[in-house]
Amino acid sequence: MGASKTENFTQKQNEIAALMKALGHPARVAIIDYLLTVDTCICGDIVNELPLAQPTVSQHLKELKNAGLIKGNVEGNAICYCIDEETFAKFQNFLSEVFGKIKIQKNNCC
Amino acid sequence: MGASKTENFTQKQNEIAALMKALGHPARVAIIDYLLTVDTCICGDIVNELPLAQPTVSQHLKELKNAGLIKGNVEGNAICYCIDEETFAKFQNFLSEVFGKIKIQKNNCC
DNA sequence: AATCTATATCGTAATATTGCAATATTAAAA
DNA sequence: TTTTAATATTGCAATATTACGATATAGATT
Repeated sequence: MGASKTENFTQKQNEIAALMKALGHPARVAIIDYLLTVDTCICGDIVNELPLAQPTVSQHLKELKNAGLIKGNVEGNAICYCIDEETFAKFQNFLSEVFGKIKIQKNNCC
Repeated sequence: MGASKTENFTQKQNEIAALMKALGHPARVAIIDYLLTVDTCICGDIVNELPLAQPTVSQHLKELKNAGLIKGNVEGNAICYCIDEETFAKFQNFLSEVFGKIKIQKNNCC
């Protein structure tokens, strides 16, 4: 079909999947990368940092925003993009649960 | 187009994106969840745990396997699926780098 | 007001993903 | 050796994603 059957999974599973999916494209990883390396918000500079056309970058930014991973506030005629630390914290919690379980499992496996 | 322009991003960005993408579907999150809760390998039991038809589950398992997140060894007429701890460790390293940077950035932002 | 700059939206083509029925495969069990 | 059980593969339909040119929008600058 092409559409995920989200209704049959837990909310948590869907939330994790949505965050992972949002980061499941190198351009979006690169955007997060860049926001982290500059160590502050970016106002009007992201398009030049990526090997993609402006509408494509805009689309990727929109997806990151929808997933809650970044925030964008209008700043004059540019837009200031930031990491949304709250969502990342949530993501990190999900992940530490998962990675925690892996350690416990160690050597219990074939 | 529909195809990602992977050649224009770093290997690391592509690797992270591939791992994220593999976990970017609730069914695949559920599979990993299940492998973790049973706390050992699963031999012939995964299909019944998911609200999806057998070929669909098989396909999702294949994707997790391609991403290196799980391993499958033939065990009689069933197949034993396990978490691939090595890949998860790599993934965890990538992520701790990212999350580490976020902490440093804190309060540097608009 | 006209222009520039940054970003978003629309429309659309190419490709990928999701899901499943039907069928194949493979090894154990009868 | 026929049957059963578990899993994979094929083929296909529905939908989603990716990318970008063209165009729109909105605020700053001249």
